[in-house]
Amino acid sequence: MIESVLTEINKHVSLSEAEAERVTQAFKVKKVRRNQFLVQPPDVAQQEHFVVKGCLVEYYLDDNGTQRALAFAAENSWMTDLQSFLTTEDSKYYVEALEDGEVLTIRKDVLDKLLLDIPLLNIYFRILYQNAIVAQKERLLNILSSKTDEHYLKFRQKYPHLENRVPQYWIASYLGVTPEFLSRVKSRSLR
Amino acid sequence: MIESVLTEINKHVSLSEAEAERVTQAFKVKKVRRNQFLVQPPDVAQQEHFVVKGCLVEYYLDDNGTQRALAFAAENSWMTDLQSFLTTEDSKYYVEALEDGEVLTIRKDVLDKLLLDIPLLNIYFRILYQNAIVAQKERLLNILSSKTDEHYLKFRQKYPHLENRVPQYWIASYLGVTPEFLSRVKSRSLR
DNA sequence: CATAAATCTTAAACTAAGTCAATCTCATTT
DNA sequence: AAATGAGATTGACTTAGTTTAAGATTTATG
Repeated sequence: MIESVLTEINKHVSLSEAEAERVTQAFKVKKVRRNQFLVQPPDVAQQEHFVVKGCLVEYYLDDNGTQRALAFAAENSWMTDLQSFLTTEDSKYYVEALEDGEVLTIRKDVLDKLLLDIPLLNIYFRILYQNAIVAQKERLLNILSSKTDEHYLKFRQKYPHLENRVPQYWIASYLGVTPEFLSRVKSRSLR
Repeated sequence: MIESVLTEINKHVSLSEAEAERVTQAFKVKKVRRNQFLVQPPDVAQQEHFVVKGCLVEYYLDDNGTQRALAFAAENSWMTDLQSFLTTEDSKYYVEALEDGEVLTIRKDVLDKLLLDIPLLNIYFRILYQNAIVAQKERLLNILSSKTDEHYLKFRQKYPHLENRVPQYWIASYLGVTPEFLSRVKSRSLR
């Protein structure tokens, strides 16, 4: 289980034995249960999470108190409220488990030390963040283009597994529409 | 002028004299004119651009051929079609100058070499990208929250300079509404 | 300076999406 | 098996935003 994060890192950079060992020790395993918060505003996000098993959602509450999904993270993805984690400001975004599962956690001070000791990790995270930026831009584009029907179908294509694992209303929230409207979109799109 | 990128980098990491010199040589100065393309699909984005003076917009054309702004970059910001630049895929996003100005450019092969030679730069770019992710998330949140009136006022607060430098229809595009609707929003918001 | 070109505003008719409330489905508990 | 309750669907109605088109105002150019 703890190796999965090494596998992920080694996709982009080649750590030595000693470095891999060092990384392994920096993480702690954490079991999470459905509906459990991993980050809960206004607490500061203490850890970055790497999902080994399960599925997380990042969201915020709008002025009406409605949950609005910003991102999902399934197996082998990272997630936290990055802003809070980096700056130790109060968090604004919830991170919540949608399924029972297991994550690896690392505290900021530990990660900072790791980044100092293992320069290769800066490369890994630079690449990780690069890819995140590209993905977020794609997401923004999809929302701006805002033909919900296409947007929904694109989402299905891109995350076929999530469609079945995540409640419909979370997907609606992620797409930026109401569950009712998504229901209509579905019924006319899927026939 | 070319020092401005060093100033920017030194906000986050401390380069030695030699490293600074090395960085300086890697960039080329480029004068740009209003309406000039810096990236034009489907050409591959050859360079990353650092704005010394002027203002750039990144946008794409939707199915109707309408321009939709993804981001602006004024002084001391970076901009390119990151996906294309990183992967050498065809670019999808235009980068266009909104004003006459001056940018520093760096080619991908040169940047890659620089990142190998100067490990500190990986830290700089990791931090740069971290901040970009945080900013993009904020932007996504604003679009999802979608009370255009507030969204517009927030934009004015955050980029008071841009309001006056950038045509209204680009701002409308950035906010995800038509220029006509923004005009209405303005007239009722600003009184 | 004059005229053209580009940008901004206003308004009416229309459409996509939201709201609210009732009903339906189906998994879980009793 | 009945009862519960969370989630999904459907229908009637409202609202935010688009479209189109016209006029107003600013900016660029011969």
